Amino acid sequence: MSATMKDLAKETGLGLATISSYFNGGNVREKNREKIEAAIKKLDFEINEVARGLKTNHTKLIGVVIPELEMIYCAQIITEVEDILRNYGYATIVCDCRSDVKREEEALDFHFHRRVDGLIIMPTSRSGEGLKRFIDHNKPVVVIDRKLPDVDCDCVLVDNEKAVKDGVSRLIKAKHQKIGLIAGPKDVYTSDERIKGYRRALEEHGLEVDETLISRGDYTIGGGAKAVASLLDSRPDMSALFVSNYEMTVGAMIELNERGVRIPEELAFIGYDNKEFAYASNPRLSIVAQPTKVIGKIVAQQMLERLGGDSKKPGGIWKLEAEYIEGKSI
Amino acid sequence: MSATMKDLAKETGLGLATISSYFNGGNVREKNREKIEAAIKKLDFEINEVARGLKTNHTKLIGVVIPELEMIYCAQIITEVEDILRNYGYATIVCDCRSDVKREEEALDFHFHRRVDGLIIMPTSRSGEGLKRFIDHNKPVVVIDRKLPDVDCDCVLVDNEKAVKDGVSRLIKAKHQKIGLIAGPKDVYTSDERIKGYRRALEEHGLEVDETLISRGDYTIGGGAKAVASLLDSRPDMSALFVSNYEMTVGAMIELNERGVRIPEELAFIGYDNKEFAYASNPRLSIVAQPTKVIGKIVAQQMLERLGGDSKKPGGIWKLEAEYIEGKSI
DNA sequence: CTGAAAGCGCTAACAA
DNA sequence: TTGTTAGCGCTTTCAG
Repeated sequence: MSATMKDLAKETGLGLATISSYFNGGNVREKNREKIEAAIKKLDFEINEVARGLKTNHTKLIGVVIPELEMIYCAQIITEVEDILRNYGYATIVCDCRSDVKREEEALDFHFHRRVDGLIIMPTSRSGEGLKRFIDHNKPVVVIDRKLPDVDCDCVLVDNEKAVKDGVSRLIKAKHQKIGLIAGPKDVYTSDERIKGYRRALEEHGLEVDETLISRGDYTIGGGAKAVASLLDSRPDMSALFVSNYEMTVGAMIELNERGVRIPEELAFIGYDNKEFAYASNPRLSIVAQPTKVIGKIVAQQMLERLGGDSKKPGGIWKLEAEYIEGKSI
Repeated sequence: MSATMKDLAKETGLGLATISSYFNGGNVREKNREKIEAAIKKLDFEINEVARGLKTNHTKLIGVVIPELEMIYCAQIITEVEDILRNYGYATIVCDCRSDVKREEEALDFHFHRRVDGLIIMPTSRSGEGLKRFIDHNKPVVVIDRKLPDVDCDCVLVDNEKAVKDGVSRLIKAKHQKIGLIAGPKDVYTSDERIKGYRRALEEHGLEVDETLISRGDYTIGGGAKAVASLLDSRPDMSALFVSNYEMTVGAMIELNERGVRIPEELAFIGYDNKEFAYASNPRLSIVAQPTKVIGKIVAQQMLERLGGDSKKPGGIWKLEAEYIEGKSI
């Protein structure tokens, strides 16, 4: 099949080590360098990363574990991460654990067996137990969207609380008092944080939190539509609505359109994520958009930095600001 | 670090080969089997796939190349494929080439260097040139959504033409004559096929194709919205609309809602893909839904079968039927 | 059924 | 600078 370094050595008349050092940035005489390059072309040589990996104990593989690839937020981050890592020769193995803790464990097992060089995870489980072995084996771990207790690794977060607080504050400043919240599922970190932000905004403006204005969805389109429906039914006096993730924002828009609720005349609206959707909506939606590209970039860079050697300094925390994008829905 | 087979041999007092054959389904005396298992537990042994790969020339890696991970159609297929392959010990490396031919080539290079055991691709390029080397090296290739000339590999397709033809026929049977089509971009295989289906339906029912009723989008939400807008403006007499991919369906719904076009009273509507969205819409959308799960399943199974040895029989073609899901939009 | 030994393609001392 | 050599952890003959 493919040519090996041995073949290159034979072809050039050089020693094996010279060839190897050519590929590893060592010093090789100009003349020999040329010879080697000619031989590479001639034999169509390509370095065998598997063999190299056996020797160096590196796989150039990065494991990624996410709750749902079908959630655009995940997909966007992955796309960015994969792109960057690939430019540095790392391959990204993505496991979708479907928001299931057991599947998540299996995914971690899988990656561990595979001996990935590093792990990137958007955790479903609340505990960081499964990550310890990676860290114990000195493999960098980068966590997205959650701070895990007792795990010393890099975390890249969005300031969910502030994002929602700011959004809701805008509604308040626009004279809204009865502001509904489509919240996410229980026991999900981002969901909890966002609810905190909602409460915070009201409190800071001296308004009382009315629990009946909070309706929970499950971060899906259908769930969002239902949550909105029930809120519209139970609280027809609501004058503004904040929806706390993208999929539910789509669901909410569908439900509102169906009922013919006019935005912003009858209901002010702030959605979440996905500029493209917001722009395409009519009226253009005001949204809180998480910086997925930046998240992806930081995650990838941090991973690369750790892989490059900085593996022993304590984990850092990046807390990014969400962006508020003004539309015409308030 | 991790224990090796050598360690197991030492621990159990058996030979290296016995250990190896234990892991490879060979015959091992029951007593020794137990001993080995105890040792595995004790030493926390895990087989090193890298070393194994060097020897067997298998990486247990499958390369995947897709145009856009953010397109839900891709994400759904990948999710399914990844899940199945993982159950068989294969890791999936996904490269998003952003519908760019050059990036696609790079992705193929990347996978080839990585020595993936097989390749799954939803091609952007029209040519199958880049796939040949995989096939030459006896690595199975499965192509999704397109038949590539001169490449002998398995193809999993959806009958796009029929899908659209059937959908449009339903509109015709519901007495619509002026049926708009939101088509996809030029030079994209699926897009062309779907347009063919549209023409076919009209022809078969003795209707003339009016080119001004066809508007092109670019398979994105925004593009879909724009295409619909221009069609509504130029052909206010249009009584039904067929949208030929998911993202554009979302865009179309947004535009229609904005304009207050009532479905189905003023405009009958058939969208594409994504049941969840169709259900969540109001009125519930009639859609043509591609069987992403089935596609994923067949792709994965076919890949596994080839990897399992059937690598030399000529490539097969699977042409799947899209499903028509009746809503209340006609 | 089990053990000894060779070697997959590469890296990394160590010598020269 | 370059060549020699010894493995990385595993599979796989080939004997026993």
